[in-house]
Amino acid sequence: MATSDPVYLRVVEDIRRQINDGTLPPGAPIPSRAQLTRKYQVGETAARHALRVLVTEGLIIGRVGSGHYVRERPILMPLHRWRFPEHPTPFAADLQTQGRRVTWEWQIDSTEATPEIARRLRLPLSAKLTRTRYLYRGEGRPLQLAISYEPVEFAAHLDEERRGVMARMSAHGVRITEIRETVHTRVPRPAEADALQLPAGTHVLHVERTHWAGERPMETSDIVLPGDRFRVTYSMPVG
Amino acid sequence: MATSDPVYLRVVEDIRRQINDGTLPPGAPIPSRAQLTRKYQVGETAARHALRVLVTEGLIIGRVGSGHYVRERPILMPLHRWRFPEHPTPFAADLQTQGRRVTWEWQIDSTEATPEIARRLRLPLSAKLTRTRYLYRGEGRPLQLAISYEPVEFAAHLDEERRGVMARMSAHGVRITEIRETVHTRVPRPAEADALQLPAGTHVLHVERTHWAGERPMETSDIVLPGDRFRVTYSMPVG
DNA sequence: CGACGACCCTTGGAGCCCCAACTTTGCGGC
DNA sequence: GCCGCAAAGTTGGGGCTCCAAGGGTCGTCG
Repeated sequence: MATSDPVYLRVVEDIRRQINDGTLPPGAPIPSRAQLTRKYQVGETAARHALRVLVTEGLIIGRVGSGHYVRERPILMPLHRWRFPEHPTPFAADLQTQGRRVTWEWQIDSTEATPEIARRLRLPLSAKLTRTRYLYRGEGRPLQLAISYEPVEFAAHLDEERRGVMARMSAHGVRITEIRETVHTRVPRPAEADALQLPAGTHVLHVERTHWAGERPMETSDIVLPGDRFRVTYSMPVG
Repeated sequence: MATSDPVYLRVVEDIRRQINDGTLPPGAPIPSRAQLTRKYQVGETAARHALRVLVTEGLIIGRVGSGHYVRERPILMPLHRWRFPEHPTPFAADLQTQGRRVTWEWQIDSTEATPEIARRLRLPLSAKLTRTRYLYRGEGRPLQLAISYEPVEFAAHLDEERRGVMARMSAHGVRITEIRETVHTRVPRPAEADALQLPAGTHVLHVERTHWAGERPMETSDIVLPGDRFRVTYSMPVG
């Protein structure tokens, strides 16, 4: 409102308003740098800066040679947890119940515990682990990355039919009694931005999930989701 | 690695590496624009752009007239949920158990249901609601915003001693049986960035919490936390 | 009628410059 | 020894320009 604040903000706020109130629907082109300078009577630097801010906010996307366009408002897919604790891929399972086809790839290898993973699994640094990397896709687009770590001795049945963590562990006489998850948000690492095809400026949701058997952590995984497309939902019965 | 990618990225990656491996500890000054142009043999535009990217990523902070500094790596405060379902302010409660003093302010007023809130509470748009706005502070700094909505008839005891949602409802014969929470991340709204004193480029965690009595939603709240400082933790016993 | 190339426009990288507002520092005077 | 002020350095807003790479369009040629 104040006419004293930066001119590029005037442009940003005007375009943002138009996107929010639907004047500029998803897919609509944003005026080019040259058009903005004329329309708002600002220099090229200000026009360019305004566009960059909007890209960073995830509201618009720039295509070289073509223009800037209002980004598709992603349907925030609810990822119901807790109702599928026995399923190895609750996210995928739930997405399928919503009529979406979800496919996944995974790679299994062996590794040693990093400081962070050792802390989470309460194991020494030299501990041998089986690492499984998952990439989930829906409608051709990557949806979610996950890396799971568990002691090698439990991963025996993994190749044959990908049974869930809990089923696999119970085959070894280990009963999972609790799942703990921590959700936070951060800037994607370059590899993640690449794998998930994230536009610049978007954040990811990072879910840290650990399966516990009593007081012993048995498996832990890092789940990375595009933060602007996903919600993680928890349901907790009371009393 | 490739010498063909933008020069500003070379600067970004070098500084990012130094921050990550501890060469530049929290609080350490980043070379100024003029120094960067000399050190990396780049133009002012590239140096400036590199700094802006690092600010956007939340790694450094710029102070006008002084310089850029490595941001304090915030201790990601774990916010354990589920263990305090009976407490109206589980976040605050948990922070106190970690030896932090947390204070809060709140304002109560009346409002009508917005489309979003009406949907969540399954009420008509004209429904009268009691809205309570909370601002939590710890060590002087704002920590968390929350806005709670509930039908006016349940808010009776709110003034006297701020009993929790569930206790207040049970005084009216309503038994809460389930809490559902949805976590996602987004860019803060201007008012939120202001209230939470968020630096540019940081995201917030948005927790949508609804208290249910059987199949009826009874109360819903929006909880907004600085995404780079907080984790939300869920613990789920497995049957 | 279809394919291909020329031309225009757009983004994104990069360079250089000016200026206001603010911080830090160091020097001179009391 | 201390205070205050001036000078130097720094960020952030803004302006202008050049250029490479790529998208779009239209007209021409085979």
